[in-house]
Amino acid sequence: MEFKEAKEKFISTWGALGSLWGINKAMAQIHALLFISPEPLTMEDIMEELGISRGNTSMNLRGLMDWGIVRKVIVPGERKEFFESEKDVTELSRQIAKERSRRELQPTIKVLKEISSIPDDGSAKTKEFIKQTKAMHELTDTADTMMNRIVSQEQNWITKTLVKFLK
Amino acid sequence: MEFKEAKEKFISTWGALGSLWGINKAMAQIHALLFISPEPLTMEDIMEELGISRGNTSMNLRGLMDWGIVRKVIVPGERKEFFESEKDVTELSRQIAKERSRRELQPTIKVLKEISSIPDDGSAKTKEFIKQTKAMHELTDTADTMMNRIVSQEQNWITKTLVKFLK
DNA sequence: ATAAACTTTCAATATTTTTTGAAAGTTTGA
DNA sequence: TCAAACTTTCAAAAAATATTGAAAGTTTAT
Repeated sequence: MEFKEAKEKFISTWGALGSLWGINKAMAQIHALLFISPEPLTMEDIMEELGISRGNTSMNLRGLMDWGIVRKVIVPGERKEFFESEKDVTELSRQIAKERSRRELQPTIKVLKEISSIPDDGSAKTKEFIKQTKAMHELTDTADTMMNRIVSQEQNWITKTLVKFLK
Repeated sequence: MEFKEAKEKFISTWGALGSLWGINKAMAQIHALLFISPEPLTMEDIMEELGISRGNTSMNLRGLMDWGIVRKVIVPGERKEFFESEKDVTELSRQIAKERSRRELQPTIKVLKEISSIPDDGSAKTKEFIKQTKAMHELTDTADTMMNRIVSQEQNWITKTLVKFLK
């Protein structure tokens, strides 16, 4: 396999995997492109490489910046804006974990806490509902906490050891 | 808040969160319904509760069985088929983690390994490509391993301790 | 202040995904 | 063996989502 083929494979694989972390195809592909590019790219570059429209590129770059994993770069003497991806995979996962927690897990946890606190009227239905939603609340809360700890900056020795152990 | 409202909230929240683990709305809602139901339900029950068609119900129940989190139950003396969800949240996450790994992570890891092994022709582009895809391969591989260990059956004391610690 | 160079917005359009429902298929009991 | 009771399949329709492109907006240099 040579470069061009490998590059296309990376971009399409990453695009397809986008759903895994909740972003659309174009967004994931733009990210993939920036992630492997040795230097920042312009909107023009991205449009051309991926064959997508200006509007699409603009909107999805904004989306990536909202996720905190793509930045505008100012190149002195250049009128155009350049973009670059976060290149460090550790920082990348940290950022993604943080955002997913904020956008999806936290709101879900809040709802689960709320609905698992309805009064127990003694019926089988209610009893089961409370039991199951409580369990789900605990699970989600634990998962959220763990995920954030695992990727968190304040990785102390015990965590590091643990990560090594798990691996 | 009373039961009916809480139930609807659970079903719609779970449905919306479906994307988090890669399943569609109807599938997630059917699962939610079964998850809080004290006894197994028929297709008829599900159609009625969620207001969806017979075909849709049938296909999505099949999908949930493929995920290994819903089972057919045979009720003696009944012609209809009944369905029940896995009720234990630990077993539920185990199953989901296992399936996601198999369906999404493993194939991605394979592609990353393959494309990060292209020959280095010395160009900046190729060098960056190899460096970045290698890093991504390692990250994905570690994440996959950790995820599977965390939810794996063979949770020995160190893992348990660790989980407690992280929480 | 103007115009060139560039970016953003958003209504219209295209694409993808989900849902429906009726026909075909299967199982069970008499 | 038949027919009633039930489930599955799948082409067509509907709904949801993503994309386009041109007009409006912004910035910069002179």
